[in-house]
Amino acid sequence: MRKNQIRINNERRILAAAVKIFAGYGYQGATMRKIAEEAGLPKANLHYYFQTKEQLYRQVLDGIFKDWLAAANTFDECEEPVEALRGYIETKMDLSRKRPLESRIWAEEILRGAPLIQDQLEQTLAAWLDTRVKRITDWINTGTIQALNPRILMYMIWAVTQHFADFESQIRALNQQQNLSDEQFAEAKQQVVQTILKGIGALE
Amino acid sequence: MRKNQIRINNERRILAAAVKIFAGYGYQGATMRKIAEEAGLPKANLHYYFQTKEQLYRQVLDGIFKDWLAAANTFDECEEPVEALRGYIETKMDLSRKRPLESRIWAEEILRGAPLIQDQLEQTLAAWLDTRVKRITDWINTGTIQALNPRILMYMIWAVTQHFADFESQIRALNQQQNLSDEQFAEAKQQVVQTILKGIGALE
DNA sequence: ATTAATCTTGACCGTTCGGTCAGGTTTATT
DNA sequence: AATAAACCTGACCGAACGGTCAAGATTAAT
Repeated sequence: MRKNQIRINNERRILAAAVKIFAGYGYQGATMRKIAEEAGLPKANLHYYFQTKEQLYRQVLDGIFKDWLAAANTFDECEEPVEALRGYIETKMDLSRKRPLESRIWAEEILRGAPLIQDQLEQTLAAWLDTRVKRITDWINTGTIQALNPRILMYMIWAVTQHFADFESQIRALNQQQNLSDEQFAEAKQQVVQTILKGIGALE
Repeated sequence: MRKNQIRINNERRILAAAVKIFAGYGYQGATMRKIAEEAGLPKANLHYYFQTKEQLYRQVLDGIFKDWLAAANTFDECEEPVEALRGYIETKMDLSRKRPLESRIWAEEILRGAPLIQDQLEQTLAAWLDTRVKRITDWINTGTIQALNPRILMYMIWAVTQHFADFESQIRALNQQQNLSDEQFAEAKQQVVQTILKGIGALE
């Protein structure tokens, strides 16, 4: 058995439980007691691996941000706007579908004014956005897509792709109390891609 | 002075303070003490007008839902899709701009699974959506817009219009730490309308 | 086999939470 | 002027919170 195996294993269990509880109750509504129950460990044990609730929460946010950045790189895989944007939108929607809890934790953090991740937004995310704005500007200059504000386009894409995770309970209430089936979700993904690409003049 | 004037006045003060605090801290993070301070009243006085924190929160949600429904009726003011959707999107974006706190309270409630407003979603909102789906279907059948799933179109509109209020802190971090100016917001509104209308084949 | 390091945990602590209440003050009614 | 109704509030309550700690159990290193 590897060194630190106990630590690695328990940290993973606690983080997984924390994601569930933070997503379900929000940062303030989540309690160390609930997380401990979910993880199947005594509360004091959580404080052995993570000194404070805030530190545990920060590590959850870090993990989410890493996943987000990995998905974001899809944007660069294709030269042409149609394939680059289609790939990016689909990847982001798939991520929302596969990891709705993480999406909701992120959304709540932004909603509360991003008290803990402002630095990451102002630095890493701003830099990421700047380079993509340049690419979109090139597409506009070559006439591949119509003139528009690239930042607003990105905001629209983020809004729509994350909506299906963040507002899942609203969509469920409007869908006969059923979550979207895989088929319904595939249709939504397709329509989102189609509407945005056509909307910016990249199709037809 | 009208009868009940004191009650009317104080209830309004408390509700206004509650909106600020619930929006800034979330339901769990908000405390009756903070709301009382914001309202400039002793905490016990809040419990004289609103028995419990949950009742106060419910009244805040009710007010938000009423505003939302009023704005939603813009959808019916025009026959043609271009003007009906343009008016609806602009009204919703203006509401998000003017009342971002209310938008964030609503978003957080949905994020947490809509524990208190599920009934309203399943009944009032679902009924509202059904009739608008029918209108959009008519537009599709007459060829005024292209074939698509009307519900997904509405989800996209909701996502984008509310995003500018709900994710304000993220947008600010990406805009040199400045909130969008009136000019920038007007540009965003214009581009959102243009992209969606063109994206569904209602323009050109 | 012994020691050192790591891990585990029930019991406990000070603080803050939502909520209550008795008793006083102000306003409205007659 | 007297009475009733409505309003106000400091002091208080039990519960739950995040966090601590000492003492024991387990694992790793020698």
